[in-house]
Amino acid sequence: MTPPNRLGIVDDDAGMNKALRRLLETAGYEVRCWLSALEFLADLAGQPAPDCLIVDVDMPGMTGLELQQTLAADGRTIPMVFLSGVGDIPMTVKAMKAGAVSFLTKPVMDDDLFAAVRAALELVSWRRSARAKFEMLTPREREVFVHVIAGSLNKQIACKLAISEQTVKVHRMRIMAKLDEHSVAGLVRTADRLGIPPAAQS
Amino acid sequence: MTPPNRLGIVDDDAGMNKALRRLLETAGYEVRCWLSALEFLADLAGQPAPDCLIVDVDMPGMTGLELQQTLAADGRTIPMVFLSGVGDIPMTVKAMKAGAVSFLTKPVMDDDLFAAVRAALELVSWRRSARAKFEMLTPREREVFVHVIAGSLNKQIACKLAISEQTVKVHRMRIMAKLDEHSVAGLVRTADRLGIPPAAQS
DNA sequence: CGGCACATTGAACGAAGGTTCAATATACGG
DNA sequence: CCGTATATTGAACCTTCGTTCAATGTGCCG
Repeated sequence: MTPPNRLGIVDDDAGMNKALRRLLETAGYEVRCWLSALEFLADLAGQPAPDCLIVDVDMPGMTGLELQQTLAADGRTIPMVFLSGVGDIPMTVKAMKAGAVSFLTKPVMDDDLFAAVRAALELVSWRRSARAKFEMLTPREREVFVHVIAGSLNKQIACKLAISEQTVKVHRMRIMAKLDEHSVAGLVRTADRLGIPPAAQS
Repeated sequence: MTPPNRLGIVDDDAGMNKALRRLLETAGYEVRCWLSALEFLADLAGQPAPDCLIVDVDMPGMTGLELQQTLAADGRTIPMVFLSGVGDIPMTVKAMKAGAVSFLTKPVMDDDLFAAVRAALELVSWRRSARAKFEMLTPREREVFVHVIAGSLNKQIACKLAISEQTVKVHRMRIMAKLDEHSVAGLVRTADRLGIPPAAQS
């Protein structure tokens, strides 16, 4: 039922690449490798994205941090585990602040890597189910949704969307059903954890 | 109106301590120093806690990270900026995961420190006003509050607290008034950002 | 063209929430 | 002992929300 966990490795060192692949495949993960951030980005279109990325920070062309920023700018939210040969604390701080799952130093201890990957995939599995439910919403339902989690009354939402209050109620009912929630509180927390911003109050 | 921003410095190196104090006092902050984590903790009782801590990680007796964990265990949420002489990435990761504002390496660039302190105080000022409003709630109102942000119905809350539904409504009304909120969505976000956990559904 | 998903609305009812007025009770400090 | 803060409840009323039944309209796909 659950799709297999796809890991992506981005490292310009082919040897490290191969070693990591062997280690993780042995642990039962599906692994795909790239030798640079740009090659990874080129393969992103159309292909199923990995659930978790293991990225070397020091790479020619585009660094791991730049890749992280690029993905974030595109709204991609792939959990990332960074690997670094040289210890650079400012870089570590920057990566962690930007939401990295972990930041490990080479040589990597196997258990550290496994722990980081497990943490990343745990995050992914929660998000996947939440996101899947959210994807079931129709465009109009999503419009209503962002107003609901902003705390607006049905009347206000109806006014904002230029529809009747009754229609809002119908959408609202379907939203609750599709997301399998029973309270506004639940909706708000789900939205926040998915990074869905509430509608502006205006 | 706004109380002055009190900074705390914890560093076993008296010279570094003095240099930081001079730098930050010149910048207009109120600074207090300790030579060890234990001395800081001893002074915590009764005294007004600093708004932000600048802490050396490598100290005898109790390290900066241990201090962070101790404070967290006591429910203290003082934003912390770490300073480190030796670059230790695993330590950096641990500190950042535990909510550190930043992690700087010695010698510290003045601007980096100022930026970190500003970020910490910005966090504090938001939390201070939110916390101040929350402190206005009576014990009973807080009990109701955690159930409200859990998404419970008045009826369920009344049952859980063994009081009438009407009483819950009264508490709820006062909660909204004191916290200056108009929707459950607002309450949920405030509580989450203050780290106040919702009541168990059961 | 005939379904199908989506969006829309009205009517009507019951459930839940919000407000106000009034009253009782307890505990604590001056 | 008296005033204040806190907690509690009932009654009445209105608003908002949730749900159901019924109906209309649009756009797309086979």
